[in-house]
Amino acid sequence: MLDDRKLAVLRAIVEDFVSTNEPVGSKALTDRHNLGVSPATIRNDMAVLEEQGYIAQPHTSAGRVPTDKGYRLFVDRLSTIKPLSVAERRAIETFLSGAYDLDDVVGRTVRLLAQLTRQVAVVQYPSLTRSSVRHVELVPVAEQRLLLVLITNTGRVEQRVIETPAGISEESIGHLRALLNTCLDGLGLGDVPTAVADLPDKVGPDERPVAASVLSVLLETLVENHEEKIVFAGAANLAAVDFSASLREVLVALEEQVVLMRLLGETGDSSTVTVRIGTENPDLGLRSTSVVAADYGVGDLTLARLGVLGPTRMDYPSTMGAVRAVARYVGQILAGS
Amino acid sequence: MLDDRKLAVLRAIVEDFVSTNEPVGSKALTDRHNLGVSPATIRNDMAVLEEQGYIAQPHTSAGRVPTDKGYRLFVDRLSTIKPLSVAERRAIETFLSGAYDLDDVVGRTVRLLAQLTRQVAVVQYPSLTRSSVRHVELVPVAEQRLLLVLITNTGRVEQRVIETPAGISEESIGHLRALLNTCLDGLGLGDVPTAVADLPDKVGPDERPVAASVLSVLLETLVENHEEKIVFAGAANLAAVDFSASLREVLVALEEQVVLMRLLGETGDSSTVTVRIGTENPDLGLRSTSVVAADYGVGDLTLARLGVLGPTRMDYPSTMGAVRAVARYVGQILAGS
DNA sequence: CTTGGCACTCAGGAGTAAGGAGTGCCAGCG
DNA sequence: CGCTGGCACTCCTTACTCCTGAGTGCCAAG
Repeated sequence: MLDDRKLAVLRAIVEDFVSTNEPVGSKALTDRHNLGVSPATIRNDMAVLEEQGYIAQPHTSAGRVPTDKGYRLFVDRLSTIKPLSVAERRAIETFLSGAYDLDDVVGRTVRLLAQLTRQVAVVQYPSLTRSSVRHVELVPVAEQRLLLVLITNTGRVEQRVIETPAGISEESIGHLRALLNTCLDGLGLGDVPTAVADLPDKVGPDERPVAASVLSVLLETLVENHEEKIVFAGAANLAAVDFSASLREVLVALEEQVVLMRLLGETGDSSTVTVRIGTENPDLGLRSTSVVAADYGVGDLTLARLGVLGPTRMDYPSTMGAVRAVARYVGQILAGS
Repeated sequence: MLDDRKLAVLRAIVEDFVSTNEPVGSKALTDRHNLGVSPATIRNDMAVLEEQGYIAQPHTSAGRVPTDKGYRLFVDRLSTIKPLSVAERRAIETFLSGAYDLDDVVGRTVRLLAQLTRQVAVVQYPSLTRSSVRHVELVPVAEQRLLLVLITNTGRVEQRVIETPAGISEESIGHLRALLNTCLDGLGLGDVPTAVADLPDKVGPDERPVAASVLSVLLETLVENHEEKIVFAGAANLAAVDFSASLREVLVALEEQVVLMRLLGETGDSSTVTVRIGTENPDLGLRSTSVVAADYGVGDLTLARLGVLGPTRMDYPSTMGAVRAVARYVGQILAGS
């Protein structure tokens, strides 16, 4: 129902409106894009596009403005993600590779993304809870089965069954338990991985396989036991755009962690950039903002999401390119460290 | 040169302007405050105040508005810090006492202060660097003197001389060194205090006094080895006030940690609330904002500062009351945990 | 299906006028 | 000497009008 030319017209309208922030009329279109037809023809096409809900006029006798539906079509079918320039890639790489731990990576990433897109950047990341180990218990429940119980200072109790490679003596278990408690007692959960790194070396050769299983289960428990944190940067970019009406609401949303979480959305098809446009957002205060987000992680493992938030009137191809690139680089950096 | 009535007039102007955000005229003043004189008299007083630079008119035939100098006089001599209501105090107490570690206290504090003052709250806090222990060395340098060397994974080297209570054998030193390295190796600096808490129990009775000295020096080194962090909240409150012109600049300032640090200023006379008004601020972009700040800490020890940032046209007595109260409660909470 | 022509709509800016808040100054009064 | 009422003056604010120009929808012709 929409022939090629109408799509071209829609694309042109989106591009022009994004760059000028003014309703675009039929004349301007034929001037700036050589569509090969006259303004009158364009007007007919625009009438159709408007009827279908892809564009709208702010008032009679003004040019047309894309609707959310129009942007959606543009993003889905009319645009291709714009890769970053070599210079930009290099800048990202050097900037991120200077970081020395997760917190630092996240901090740099969010600032980088904000600067790159000139919008508000949001980065979500997993963080180990701040509780610490109070006690670790190992209980044999069957010939080749141990129960690992982890008690934290907040009173939380996690239990896991461990399949041991072979039978194991009571003494070995006792020894292992003592060892674990000695080196973990009082430690923040975040430091457990480093603290147990050399533990297999401290046990006898017989106990080593068992120790390994115990540790892997322990570390797994920790990973599942984290909380999501979220940071943002670039709020100043909001003031630049003409956000006037909703600026306050956007700022409010940014300070509500929960809203922010929901905004980034669930992790989608991995390695794809997802876009939420205007009213597609769950939050009412953000009717006129769009969110471009992507997963990031190490290898196959998805850690969390990051993205940017800006006016629906944004340069989607570039923004998507930046988000995708940053997500990839963050993954690489995390993998490398 | 300024008699009591002129001061009263200035006070009334500040109060009215703060609450209405409109230039205040002589008529309005006599109506709302019973100064016992006629508008004409007030006009004479205002002419003097203006000549001295305490107030100004946006344009001829408008009311008067306090200048920075006027606010300064108001803060210094015309107002008293307004204590919080009992309900507010109780709210602060319960809200803060729910926190369970420094990060959490800081997070809650900044949100609390933002809500209480309806302005942007800023909290600075010391944070242990994220480096971890690579090696600890103990070297005897004299009969009753040891050198403690702490090497972090970032390559940083800290050395301290320790006065030992009594002579100590080579073996004891070796033992202590081994013990320290075993229990600290790879640990984040933030976790060192908990990890060494029970160390004195693990050494022989002879070595205990030495161990104690070593530990106290070690912990002291850590304290000096922190970095300052800073967080803010309540940016949405900026949108409420009519900040129009400078909003962008304020947001920019908020995202620059360095600017923010300088803004809070050096720790002043302890337990006092300090106020920076408009152009008294070091930052050019913040010509029309004021900062109300105070130190907080545990007991005599000043940890860092917190404060709020708002338009020069702010309710100083209430804001100062809130800042002072929150600073005190934070201190109490930190002392109690 | 495309195109040029044409009447129509309407936001935005410029110009004008009325209204009103507030001032400064002055002369008189206690 | 300070306070007061009166008065002329300033100038911001608001409302209203008019005009212009961009842009549209429709129509008839190619």
